[in-house]
Amino acid sequence: MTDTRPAPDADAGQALDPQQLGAYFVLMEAVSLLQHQVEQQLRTEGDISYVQFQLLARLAHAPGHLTMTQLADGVVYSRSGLTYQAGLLEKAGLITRGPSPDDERATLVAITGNGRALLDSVLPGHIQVTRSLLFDPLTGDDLHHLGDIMTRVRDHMRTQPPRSAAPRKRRPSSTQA
Amino acid sequence: MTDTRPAPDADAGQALDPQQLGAYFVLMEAVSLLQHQVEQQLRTEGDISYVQFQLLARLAHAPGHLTMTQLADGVVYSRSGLTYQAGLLEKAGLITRGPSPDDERATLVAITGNGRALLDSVLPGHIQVTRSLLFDPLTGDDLHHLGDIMTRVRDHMRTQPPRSAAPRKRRPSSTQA
DNA sequence: TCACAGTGCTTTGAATTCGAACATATACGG
DNA sequence: CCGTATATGTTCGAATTCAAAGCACTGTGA
Repeated sequence: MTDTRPAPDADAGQALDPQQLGAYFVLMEAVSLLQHQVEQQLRTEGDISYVQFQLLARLAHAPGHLTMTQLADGVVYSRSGLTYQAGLLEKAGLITRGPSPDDERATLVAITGNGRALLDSVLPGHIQVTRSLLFDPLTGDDLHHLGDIMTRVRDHMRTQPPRSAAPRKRRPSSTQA
Repeated sequence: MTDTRPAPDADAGQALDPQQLGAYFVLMEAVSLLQHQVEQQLRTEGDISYVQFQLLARLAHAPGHLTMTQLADGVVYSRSGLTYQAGLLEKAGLITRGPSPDDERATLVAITGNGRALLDSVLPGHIQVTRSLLFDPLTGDDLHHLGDIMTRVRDHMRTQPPRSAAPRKRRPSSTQA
């Protein structure tokens, strides 16, 4: 990688290079296409949405229980939307919700055995779809670079804005961890 | 609590590398974050949604008129959803809809002067947001690679079945119910 | 202890989205 | 020229999403 990083900016605030705009638009378009296809597969094979899949996956990889806010934040989701989805998942027996022993207002969420089973049942198909659509036309080098790039972008954005509970406080400082 | 793990081996040995899964997840997460922020800016400065911005941008760059299907397909959108949005945009005086001289069932869409004006008014802010969130942490090399990678992915997916009019022609006969 | 601000989650209401069904228009085969 | 199948766009109903308002709990200072 030649360090072509331009000094901050020549003219911050004005037109972008065609290269920049093109990269941005094609990024959004490709992800949109991919997400639609993935949603199809998940709905067909497991009767769940992509959001529900993300929630289950996150819970499956979590050490123990998670609070609603932690879960919403991890999935890039509004808290009210999460309440709705958690209601559906609980009714379907895929997760459990219960009070926290430490904090009476918090709700702790965990995945159930059925939830894990469903996740395991859709995962192979999910992997197959992403493989054939995303990984197929890419080399290992591409993938490494893609992961590296998007990780930097993600980390950069995570430092900037508040997420799920936006206009409630000026700065979410130490949100604990 | 109790681990009722149903043997993780499941059926197949086509698990993805952690690198692949990581690249995939971080890609979706970063784009999701970016889209949320972009939507905020567009709503604040121009009172339009990201979808509406995409529609206007596409129409602005189109040579002449576009049909509804062409527009929906370009933006990765369902046709019924496009009908709804086109109604809003037309009512706001940002686009026009009219019949096609060649094909009586087609509807031709074009952007108006007001539409172009609105687009021009939100574009600087839009560019500024994407610059500060997406381009800032990337080098020119990164950007080139990103555009190249996503273009290949997009083209690969575009060769597969289309989006907006999926299950409409495929089974040529019998049981339609 | 009480008042008050801050945090966690849910409820509510409006907007948006999609798929299926519908109404027309076009293309094709007999 | 009919009859069937295909293409375009819209309407309809259901599901999902978000922001704002509301309720419940926590922690701090007086």
